[in-house]
Amino acid sequence: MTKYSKQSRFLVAVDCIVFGFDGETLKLLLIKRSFNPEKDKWSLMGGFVQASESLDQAANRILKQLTGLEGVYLEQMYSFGETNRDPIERTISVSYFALVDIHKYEKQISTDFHAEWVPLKRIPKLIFDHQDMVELAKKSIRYKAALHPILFELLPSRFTLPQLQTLYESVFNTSIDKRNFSKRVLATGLLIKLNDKDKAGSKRGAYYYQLNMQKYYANFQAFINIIPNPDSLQN
Amino acid sequence: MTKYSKQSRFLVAVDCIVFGFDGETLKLLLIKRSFNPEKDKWSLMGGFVQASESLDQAANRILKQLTGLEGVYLEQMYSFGETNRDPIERTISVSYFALVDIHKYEKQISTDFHAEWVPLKRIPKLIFDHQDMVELAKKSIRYKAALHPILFELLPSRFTLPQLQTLYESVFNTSIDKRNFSKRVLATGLLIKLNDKDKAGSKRGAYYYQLNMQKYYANFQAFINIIPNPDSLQN
DNA sequence: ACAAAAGTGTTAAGTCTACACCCATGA
DNA sequence: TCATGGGTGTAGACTTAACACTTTTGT
Repeated sequence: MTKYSKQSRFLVAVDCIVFGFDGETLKLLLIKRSFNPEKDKWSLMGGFVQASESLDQAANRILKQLTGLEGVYLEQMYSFGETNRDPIERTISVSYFALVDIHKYEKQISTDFHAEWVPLKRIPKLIFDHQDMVELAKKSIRYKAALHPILFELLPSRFTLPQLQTLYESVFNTSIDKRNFSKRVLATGLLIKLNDKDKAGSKRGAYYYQLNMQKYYANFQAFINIIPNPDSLQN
Repeated sequence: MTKYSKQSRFLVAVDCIVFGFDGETLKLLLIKRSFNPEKDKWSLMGGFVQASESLDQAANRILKQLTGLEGVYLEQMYSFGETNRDPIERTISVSYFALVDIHKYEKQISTDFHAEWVPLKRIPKLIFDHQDMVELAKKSIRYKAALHPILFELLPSRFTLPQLQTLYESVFNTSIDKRNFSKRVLATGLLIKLNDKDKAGSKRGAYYYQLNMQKYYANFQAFINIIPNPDSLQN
């Protein structure tokens, strides 16, 4: 058998949009690019796919190399292939979004790497078409989170209902009645109430919950209904 | 500025999963591959991305070249990048799914090209990882069609409610009460009732409807709710 | 006249939304 | 003791699901 000799070959990159939540604000993990072109400009986590690795492997490797993050929720999003998106040489980028517990990585990241958590509302100008990727990622996590319980990936293993509600409210940029919210969330059966409380946010303290991992994995593809009206997903 | 000289470059392909509906059965458009490797085996519509074209352009070009189809609904789905998915040389494939009105193309396709409509339930063994692509495509159109009115792309511009219902029933592999179905569908406001009837399916005849294109485009991203319980999307 | 598919309405069950007060505690 | 955030229940509105009979017309 022969090779496909007449065809063009291209650089293939992976770019990761990494979301984190600090209890108040949704943030993205950005880095100052360490190489040309666009050295020192803000950029998503990205890198080239190597000959020996699959796309998923590349995404995991890049995330680990640039941030130390490992074993986080990572999902392929979309492939960007405009011919001139990288001015140096045509590069096709396969984008991924990641959801991480910001607390696990906050210090590690900013000291070991030139990476920084930036509030979603204050994203600076990014290189290439990374802005488009961010926009699409915002839409994608809303879309997915409206139907599947992915947002738990952004929280520590023990969390309170007020924290969870704040998270949903920031992702969907809306406010939700707390009585209705807790009813809906608890009705999923995904949460286990613990006996101790988080006293950080208030005097009375809020009960900790943790995920029922059995149900979580079993129901991951099931539809949940936490957000009042999914019409808010329109744009 | 320099090139990214040390990086590997890869073949990038586009593969299209093309759905059609003949009024009874959902079908996929497959071709007998005309070149090696796997010449004469069944395959999705695919081809390599050229240096001068974006991914979307490549997908449209390939669809046109292999089938004559043009201007059809085409949406990027997922990128497949296992290192050994093509045994000859590593190729990263960006998959697209397409929805076409089968009647427009039925004859043209089978005479001009070595393409054939195959019922979704009787897909033969396909080359490479094309089986996986088909599985994912089935899931993807279900998922999307549960929320957005994409299935109209599979119908002629004039269609009847019984046709539409059969289509939904085949996509979701379920059966729906026709009274409830027509209420839901008409409640979207997307349909305009015409004055003449299709007498092909019955003696009495069924009224033709057409899409209100204004509303169709305006509501494309809006959520609709035609399928009784979206839990059927689970697997 | 009958077979075959099209068309149409109602009721009961379930779900969703809006809404307000008491509780626990640290300062 | 008071200020702050946490926790809980209900009633009305709305939506969904289940269900059966009449109409049309070609043969």
